Amino acid sequence: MVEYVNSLSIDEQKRILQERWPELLEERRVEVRKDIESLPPLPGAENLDTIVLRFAPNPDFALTLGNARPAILNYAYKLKYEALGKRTKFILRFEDTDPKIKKPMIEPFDAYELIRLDLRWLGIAWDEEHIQSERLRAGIYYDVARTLLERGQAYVCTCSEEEWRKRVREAPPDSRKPCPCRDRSPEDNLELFDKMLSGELDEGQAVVRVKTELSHPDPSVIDWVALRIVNPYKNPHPRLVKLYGESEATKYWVWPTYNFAVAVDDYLMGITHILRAQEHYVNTIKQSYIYRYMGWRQPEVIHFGRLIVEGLTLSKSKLRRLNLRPDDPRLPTLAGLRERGILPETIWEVMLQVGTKPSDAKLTLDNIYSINRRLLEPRANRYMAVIDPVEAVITGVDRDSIRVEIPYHPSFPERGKRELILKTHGGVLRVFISRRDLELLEKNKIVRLMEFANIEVLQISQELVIAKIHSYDLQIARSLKIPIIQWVPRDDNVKVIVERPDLTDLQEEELLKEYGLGEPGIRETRGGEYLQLLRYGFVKVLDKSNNEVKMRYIHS
RNA sequence: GCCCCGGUAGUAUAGCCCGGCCAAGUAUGCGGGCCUUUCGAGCCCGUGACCCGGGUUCAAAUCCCGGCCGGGGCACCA
Repeated sequence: MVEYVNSLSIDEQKRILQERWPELLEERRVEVRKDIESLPPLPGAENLDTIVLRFAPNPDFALTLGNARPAILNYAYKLKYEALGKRTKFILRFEDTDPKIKKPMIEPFDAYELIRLDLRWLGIAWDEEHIQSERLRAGIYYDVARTLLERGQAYVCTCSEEEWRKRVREAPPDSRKPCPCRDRSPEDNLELFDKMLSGELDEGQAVVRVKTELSHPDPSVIDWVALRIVNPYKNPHPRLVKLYGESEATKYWVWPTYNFAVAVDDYLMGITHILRAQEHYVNTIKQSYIYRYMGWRQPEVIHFGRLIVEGLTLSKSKLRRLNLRPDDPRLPTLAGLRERGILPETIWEVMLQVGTKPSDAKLTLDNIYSINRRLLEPRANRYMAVIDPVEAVITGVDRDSIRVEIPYHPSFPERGKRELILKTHGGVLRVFISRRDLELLEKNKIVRLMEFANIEVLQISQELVIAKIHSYDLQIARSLKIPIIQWVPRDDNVKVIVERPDLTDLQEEELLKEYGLGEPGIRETRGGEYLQLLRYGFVKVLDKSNNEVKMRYIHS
């Protein structure tokens, strides 16, 4: 039965579940839907008939847990307004306009593809996809830049970075001297811009600046840079090289900065609402100049706080520097969490719970695990395994062969049972128990071997336990209030290796592993299946070979 | 240093814009009970918060001022 269910795709499983036990799925969906419904309304949404939202990652690495916040929140609002009968659109836009510092990642992993995968895993479906490096080729940013230059709202600045810093950034507000380039005529500016485009000017020799108030209190806002030169021979754009070859990639010398590209694209794509982290606050101010000059209507922007998970680094650049696979189970990337056994629904629940508050949200891994545990528990069948096995010899068994039936999950009797055949030799049965239960045996003297019998401990050492059958009835165990422990037959078991990735210590070269033995039923499990190893924790099955099953520990 | 933004129980949030229905809701955690062949889940009961000070007002979590604390930004990165 389990094998049959597992042989089906997730969608098929869902469909069957839907037909036969709709309440199981319904419950979850209703819960998420309720969370989405209770999201506070977006400002001005009631006056619009179409709500357009976007998620705009830089494809320099796989998505982290931190990126899931804007991705899910923006998408959740799409779903919210869709449910309210509005027309909606959700756009995925790759912001890859920096071939130099935050270079897009194509090798050894294609971050564009990684991100699409992460989003699909989260159940996010986008209506449109755009890539800024492609839009650059289409001349979109250059056109807007020319318009601003023509109107005198932007200018080509040929000052060096140091010059600019001294003149404007470090000067007290009242003695700021505008740079002489500011007064250049539109004709001269356009001519210089063409020189930038053609490669006649090199990196650092010219930038396009947007005119702002010189008195703005934040010096970074003043005449901020909209486009700059990146020498394509020194810093070719990896995506353009891969797709169109060197000769095409080297044509593009001028790249828009984030703020310019975002303002242009948000307008052209008709974005109505932007939910993003508060680190973008100043960017919103910078971008507002473009909207004003171009006479565009500005989208509503909501800034939310940062997501902090105690003990984890969510910074993409830091994670990238570790040189691990993006889906390394120790990484707080979505891919890593997926490998670890964190469910996408868990991520959703966390993000909806955290919401759009402007202050930081500090979570602990335990917070996340408790949600995941709740969602995983009904899906994970239960098996017995003993870590660090110790042999127990049980005497006084009055039968030659014993059949024990164990349900896959007590809450779901329809999943059936598996059986364990125990052979005895002259009234003696040999099993393995977990080393960490020795203490328990010492304290209690009588314990119950789960689903089997109550035993009385006669002798106990680090290597061997000798016990005799006390009784079989569960009711007796109850009335004696003795502990119930898991066990594995000595003559029929499977080797179990459990990887325990530590998310908080990435320095460690080797993954921590635990070794043990599992009941024979574990052989039937499939790679990717979630199990609950009784009194141990939830694990994900990785792969099986011979009589060995590799697993990854998820949480208790 | 300068410029923003915030501060509701252990944690995460609702309420704040538009003051009264808030002796503050929800989730999780914690304590207890029921149920249950692990743990959990479920059900029931309990626990626990408006950063501080002043002001406005008949009335303040909500508006105003000051302080304290926390976060973010200050790139030819995104």
